[in-house]
Amino acid sequence: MRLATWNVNSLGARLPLVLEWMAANEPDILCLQETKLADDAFPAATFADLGYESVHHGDGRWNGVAVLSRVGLERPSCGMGDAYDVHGCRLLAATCAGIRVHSVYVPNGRSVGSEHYLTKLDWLARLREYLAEQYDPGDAVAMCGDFNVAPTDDDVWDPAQFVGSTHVSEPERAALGAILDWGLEDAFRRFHPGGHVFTWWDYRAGSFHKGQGMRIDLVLLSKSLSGRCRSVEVDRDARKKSPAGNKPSDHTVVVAELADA
DNA sequence: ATGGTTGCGAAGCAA
Repeated sequence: MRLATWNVNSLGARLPLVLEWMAANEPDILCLQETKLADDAFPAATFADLGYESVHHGDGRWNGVAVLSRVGLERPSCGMGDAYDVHGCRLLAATCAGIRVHSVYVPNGRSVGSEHYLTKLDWLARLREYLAEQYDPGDAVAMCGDFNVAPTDDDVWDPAQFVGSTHVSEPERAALGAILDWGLEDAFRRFHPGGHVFTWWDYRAGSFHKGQGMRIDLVLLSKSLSGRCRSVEVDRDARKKSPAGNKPSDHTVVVAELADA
């Protein structure tokens, strides 16, 4: 079972690359973020032709999340069931092969102390509540997406460059930690304890080729799933211009392999 | 060198 997550920075712009990647990598479940599409523009029929059921939650301009699955897709659910969803289309859940899969797009926060930063902290706190309301830690829960938080200093290329910035602040890391403390594991970490593997690089200043990135795209697994997890890898190649010439997102794909239940 | 790039949408904002 191959479970992948990718912030595509506009599915409208990225669809050729997404299709190219899917054909080469055959994910069973694929979570997308930042589709920037309205629901009626989401190319569900294109994915259906490839054997994927899909569900999308988007407003057409910003944000937008999707779940694609070729192993079943049941009980789709948008948002957190309350007013927090009006902050954007940032959470979408579906049950795929017995796994409650979530595509997550945490607010960016812009700058520490800003109104947007406080909204980000609130959103993360609400996500912690949502987990406790909806699930038991013994359930098979996967939270996949762009968390816009680098869990540790080993997840940024140079901590000195991030002093005072978002994505690394103590309150953001504490809010993510509270989500993990509910009963989720940052599955990547167990396989790559040394860190310095990144999922996002700024488009500007040659950041990708200089290795100047952050790991902010995460696969969080509850205990029953982390026990089945055999690998988590970052597909760095998907951050390059593709063989077919398609331009990349500023994020790349994270792929987890799960053994059968 | 206080820069740089992309997407959306048609100027400037968000990331």
